[in-house]
Order: sequence, then structure tokens, then C-alpha cells
Amino acid sequence: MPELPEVEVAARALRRWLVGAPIARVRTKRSNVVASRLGTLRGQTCSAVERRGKWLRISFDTTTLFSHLGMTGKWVERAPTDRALAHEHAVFTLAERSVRYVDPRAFGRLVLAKRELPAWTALGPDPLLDGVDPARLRGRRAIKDVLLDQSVLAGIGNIQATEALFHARIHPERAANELSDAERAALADGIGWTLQRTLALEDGTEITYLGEKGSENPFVVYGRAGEPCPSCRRALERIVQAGRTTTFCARCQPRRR
DNA sequence: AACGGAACCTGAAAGC
DNA sequence: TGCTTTCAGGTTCCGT
Repeated sequence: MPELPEVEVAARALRRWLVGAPIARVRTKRSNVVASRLGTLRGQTCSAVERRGKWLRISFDTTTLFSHLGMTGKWVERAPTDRALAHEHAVFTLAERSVRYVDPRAFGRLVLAKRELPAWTALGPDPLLDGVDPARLRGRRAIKDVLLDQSVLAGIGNIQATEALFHARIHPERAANELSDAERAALADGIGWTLQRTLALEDGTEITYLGEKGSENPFVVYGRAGEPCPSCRRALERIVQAGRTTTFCARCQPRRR
């Protein structure tokens, strides 16, 4: 679920909830999600929360906690006395609040590391922090694959890639090397556009996910196969590449130009 | 080397 | 109504 915008929302919330106050108590459930013994965080104070791509780096006095939200991960704030939530994997209790990690599908990870985590170090430029260099959108692979490669650009997932490709009017199966400079520039622009747009929609402190609480699909083409193209009204189509679905308009995003 | 598929999980929605 | 199938916004491993 979470792509760059949702993780950015989580980072902002964690900054407000964690920075400055010592952790009084840590409780974890054993599962694949909690990959380290987090008890060492007791008594330590968070000094900074950073996001790069879909990863969070949460700095404490003598160690660093890395958090990836997988498909369904979420950080929430509750009263310390509130009962355990469903799929709650970790609870950090501070003075007057408890900060909890919830993840039904359990694809997320909480990992302690002294310095860096290889997964963090391997990340490419972050579109929000570093901007998007169109020259990076190259390779023999399909452009959709390139967009999802976290070492090329960090933070783009299936939704943001789908939206950016539509905005730039580029067919997802075209080879990245085949794009013109103008198309690469349009795609870089589309990435910025969809990230900012999604971020603006994520107004609350907690992440919201499509389909959750019956919320309406806020995206332009993602999840809208069969509906009319917002630009030309032709029915949107869907294709699958390496198991990932892309919704697109066959007229506005032609395979050949 | 590059790419596709399976695996890791649970739950909501669609299909029957 | 209820059981079954399909699908989901991520990543990694494994085989071809």
C-alpha cells in the first residue's frame, strides 16, 4: 500500500509523536515483522525521523530503528491504556502516549542497526528530497519496471508509476531507452505531479489506504480499468507486467509514436 | 544479466 | 446466505 506520499505522512506524524521524550516501555509481538530485539530502545530518546523512498530511519541515542511499511503497515498513536489493536506488532509507550506499529499482512519490517541498513544505502535519489533527473529513466527494460526500481528512484510504487505514466502519456511496456528526451522530461514532471497530488490528499495524521473505510478511489486512472479515460473517454485498459497491474489508455498512451 | 513467477501474509470484494 | 476465488499500493528469492 504505502508509497512515498504515505510514508512521508508517517514520517511527519512520528516526528511529532516521538522526538524529544524518552521511551518508557516497549512491547512487541514476535513475528517476521520485528526483526530485532527492540527492548534496547527503552530509556532512549528519538532525535530525528527521516524518510528516504519508502523507508523510515528513526534515530535514537545509541541505535537506529529502520521501518518499512510493506503493503499494509501503519504507525498510529493511542492512549497507553488503550487495548491492543488487531495486528499490532510493536508498542512504544512514552509519557502520555503510545505509538504503535500495526500491519495486517505483516510484509513490513522493524530493524535495529548501529549505523546504516543495506536496504537504505542502496536506495536511489528520492524525488521529494533530490528531485527527479530525467536522465536516470533509461535502460533496456520496460519503463514501468524502471520506475518501480528503488535504486533508480526511491519511493515510487505501482500506483504512482501508473499515474505518472498516464500523465506523461507513455505506454508502460515501452523500453526506457526508446523514450525521447521530451518524453523523459514529461515523465519526470508526471512523477512530481502525482506525488504532490497524493500528498495533498493525505491530509490527516494517519495514513489512509484506498478501499479502507469505504473511501473513494482518489486516483486518476489507477484502479479504474473499464472506466472512460479522463482525457479522451475511451475505456481504460489494464495490463500485467511481472505480476503488477497497470491501468492505462491505449489511445493516449500508444505503444508506438 | 534479465525477467517471470512464487513466496511471504491477511482481508475485502467478487464470483458462484 | 455462505463458500470459493481473486486481488491488493512491496520486496526478495529462485529458476530459466
